[in-house]
Amino acid sequence: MSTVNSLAATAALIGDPARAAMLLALLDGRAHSASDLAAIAGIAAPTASGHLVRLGAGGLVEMRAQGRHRFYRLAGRDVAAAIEELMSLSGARAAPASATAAWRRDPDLRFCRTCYDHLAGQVGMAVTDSLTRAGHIEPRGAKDWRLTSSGRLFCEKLGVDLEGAAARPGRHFARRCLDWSERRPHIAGALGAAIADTFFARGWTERLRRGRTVRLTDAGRRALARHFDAVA
Amino acid sequence: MSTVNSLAATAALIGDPARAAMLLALLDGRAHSASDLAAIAGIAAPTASGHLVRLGAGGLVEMRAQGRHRFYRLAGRDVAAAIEELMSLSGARAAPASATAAWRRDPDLRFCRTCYDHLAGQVGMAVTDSLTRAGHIEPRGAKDWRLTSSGRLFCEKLGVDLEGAAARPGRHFARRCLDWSERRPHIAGALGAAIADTFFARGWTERLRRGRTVRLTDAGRRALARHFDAVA
DNA sequence: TTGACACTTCGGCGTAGGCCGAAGTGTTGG
DNA sequence: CCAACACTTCGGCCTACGCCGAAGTGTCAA
Repeated sequence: MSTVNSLAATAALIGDPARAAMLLALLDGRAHSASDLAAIAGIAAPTASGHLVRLGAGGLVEMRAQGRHRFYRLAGRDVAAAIEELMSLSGARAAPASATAAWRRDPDLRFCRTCYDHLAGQVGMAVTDSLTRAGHIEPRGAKDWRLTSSGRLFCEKLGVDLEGAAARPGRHFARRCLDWSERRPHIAGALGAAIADTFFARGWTERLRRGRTVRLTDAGRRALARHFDAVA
Repeated sequence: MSTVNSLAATAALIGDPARAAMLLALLDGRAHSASDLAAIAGIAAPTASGHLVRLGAGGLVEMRAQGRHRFYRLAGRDVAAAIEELMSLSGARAAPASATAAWRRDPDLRFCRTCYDHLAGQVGMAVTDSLTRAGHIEPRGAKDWRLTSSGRLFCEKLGVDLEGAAARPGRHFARRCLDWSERRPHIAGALGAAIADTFFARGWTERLRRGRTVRLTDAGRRALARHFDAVA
């Protein structure tokens, strides 16, 4: 392909409103799921899927499959740089759209939410980080955590139902789950669910009426400080 | 217009092969007539005219009427920078396997060319590398070079018009500009332009009649060896 | 004034590509 | 095992836009 054509092809990839909306969302540097990006762009899932395939073929985004989700993120810093350069041209000086703006769009959701049945967002990450720091869990293999003996003690003291979690047949015990807003793995699987159950049971978190957003109560804030050595 | 739409609109302007060909031709920083650009893009005059109107409306090119001719040129350095940035994306990214094949595509252009008003390609990189090696310039911040005191001496000995360059109001003095074929920053800004002027004034480089390919003369080859400790 | 020329506007043709619903694939949980 | 779910592929509709020929506008030179 000639220089001209490859330039035009790359620019054309950015030149569609739906794809541009996706790329702008990805400018925050995090990985987003395909359905997320579809919602952001305001298009149906099949359309989004097609766009994402083309963006991948053009080398603008990378995909990582995790369970039944597929997470997409920008392929590199240079992609972000090129997009920002284009934005500065387009006069839409308005928003450096990056991290801070995207963050502000939905602060609560990013702060604390459930991912299926376990905690995600900053609170989920704080818990995971704390467990890792204290040596209560360790990465094992590509997709799992290992609960150490100290971790077992810690969970029991906290009131987490380890027996119940271990007894669930066919369910992974402690899974690494990529957190789309934090871009690092948090704790999922039966253990992640049991920990989340404990948070709800002890009144540390409350589900809001709609959606996946979760509110951290004052007691939860104190519990994070006391048990997890984390502030939120 | 929203951020998304203006980004998409600008990118779409570059994303058409005919317009991309015109923009690439205009990267030499010179003004080209409409019929010239039509020939370069390989399209009929009416089609080219339509494209040029749209490029003008998008703020990518400026028009100057002169007699019955109309000359078009890039609207600014930022336009050139954005296009170069996009090229660095599209070049090596889509086809990592065929890097050398891509090199063979336009060997002369990759060897030496102008990027708006400064030298680019291997020769531009050789100059930049030499200045860096000798401690004449250093990176400063994210996008600039700093000319050291030894660099100031070196430029004066070479006959580069430093006062003139420093006096250009509102123009960055020494800018880092991503070289799309070398994929590293070379020297741009007023200093880059002044150095390029010196190369042309001393007969080290010659502009070819069309396009931005630049020929390195035999004197230029010797000058590179003598002053820049570089072979080409 | 007339003709040559550079360029633009207009009108109509043809296709690339964006869009969605329906159906298919792979993973998770019960 | 099956149901739910996230995602993709497929097929067909439809608009946007690139393209050109013809005709219109402005400039130059005799």
